[in-house]
Amino acid sequence: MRLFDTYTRGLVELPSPPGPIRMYFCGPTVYQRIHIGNARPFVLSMWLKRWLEQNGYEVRLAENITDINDKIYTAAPGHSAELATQASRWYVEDTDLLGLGRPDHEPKATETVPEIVDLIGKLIDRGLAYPAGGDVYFRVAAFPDYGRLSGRLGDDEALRNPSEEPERAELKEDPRDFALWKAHKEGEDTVWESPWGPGRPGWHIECSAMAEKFLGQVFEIHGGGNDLIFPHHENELAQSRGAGSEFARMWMHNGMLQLTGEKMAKSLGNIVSLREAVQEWGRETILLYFMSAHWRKPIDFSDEVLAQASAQAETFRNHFVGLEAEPEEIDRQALARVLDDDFNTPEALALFHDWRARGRTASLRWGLELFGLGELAEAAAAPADLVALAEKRREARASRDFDEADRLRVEIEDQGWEVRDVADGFELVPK
RNA sequence: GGCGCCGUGGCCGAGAGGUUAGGCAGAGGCCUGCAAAGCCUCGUACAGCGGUUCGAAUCCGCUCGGCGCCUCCA
Repeated sequence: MRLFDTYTRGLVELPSPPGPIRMYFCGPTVYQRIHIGNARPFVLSMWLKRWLEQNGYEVRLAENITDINDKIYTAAPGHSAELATQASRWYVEDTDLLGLGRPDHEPKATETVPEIVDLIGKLIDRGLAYPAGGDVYFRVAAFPDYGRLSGRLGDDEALRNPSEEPERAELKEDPRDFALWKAHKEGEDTVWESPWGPGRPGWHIECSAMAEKFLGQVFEIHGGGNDLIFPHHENELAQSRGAGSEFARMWMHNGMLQLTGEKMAKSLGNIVSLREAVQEWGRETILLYFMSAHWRKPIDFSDEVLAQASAQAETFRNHFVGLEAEPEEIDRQALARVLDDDFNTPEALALFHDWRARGRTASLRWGLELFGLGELAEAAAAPADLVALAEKRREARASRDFDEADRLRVEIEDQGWEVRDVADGFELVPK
């Protein structure tokens, strides 16, 4: 299997099964319900994990929850910890709606502070970081490869990395330097002890610490949205490599969701929460929607596109109505051809349609289940009273009493079911 | 301004030097008491302009347009 790697800007072959494949995906910063854009890397990572496991790989996936961050302090002055705890629960609850299972580890920054402090100490010992005024900064000048991941190597202007708070700028040796540890400030209601005084971790260091804690000093895949390439992942890489880890061997960066032509982002306020989207469209439609575009490309979120995904869900559902399972060899090869080539889910979706049209039902069911769409293959059983009505309708039709038959059809429809006449009787399908 | 990504038929969206992508919508037909579902048929698309080539949507150059990152962001 090969995947596109941001670092080398090309396709990279994965080791053969059983691997292991250790994956780290960047999860959200938790201070409100996540939006569907946040769901894309989650969905991608879970699908990839399921596919790799299906192919005999030993997979370990860690996906962090960042629960220490300026945004959280701002969103809930005086009770940031409660908000972070609550929003972490929302995150798990909302992503559970997708029915794809959970990553193997979902560490939180607040549970990783000792490891973070150790890592910072190591970087200071190696001359790659320095304390200043209660903060600790990474010394970019001491890490020659800085900028390679994001392609900003050797570009002085682009490498300027001004501090998020201007008042910290004078503490830095170099404007490119970034905070590993931030001294406690007035108004921040959570604080941890450290050799450099009370404070809290900077934004990037927690991922370096968590990845090492749960995956080790080297792992195969690091993923996340492509808006994280710089500075977040560039900084993670510098921290971890600087501390002597090999860190990620390849990087997967998914494209952004677009809403009215702009990236969907909390800071832009053009948000649709994952929860709302699932409630409005149903999980199958949301998953098919994600399948419809290659993971690296941007994807629009619009009613029209969702309606198309919904229609596809309906098409698959119809295929299984009244269908008896038939023994048949599952065509794993066909799916492997497209998924092993940079995890091409739109091609996989096209294959599903092909299987449907050719009656490869067992393959189709297997493929749908792999993507968490197994429910599309389950025909719902109608309640007995509706079956009785449908039975009455069949009798009416047999005696050519079509007025009565049509009346019964409306009655059944009023209860949310549709009758379809087939060769040997009828089918009842939820509307 | 710098670093990247991308422009495919009404819409979504793969593909990638010569061969039908697929789906959604639409039109016609088959089936049906009527429907629904299903099936069949119908689109000759690849931003523009040059170039390379026997041949380009696919390679190269330029132009135009869109998007992301460079500041918290999946």
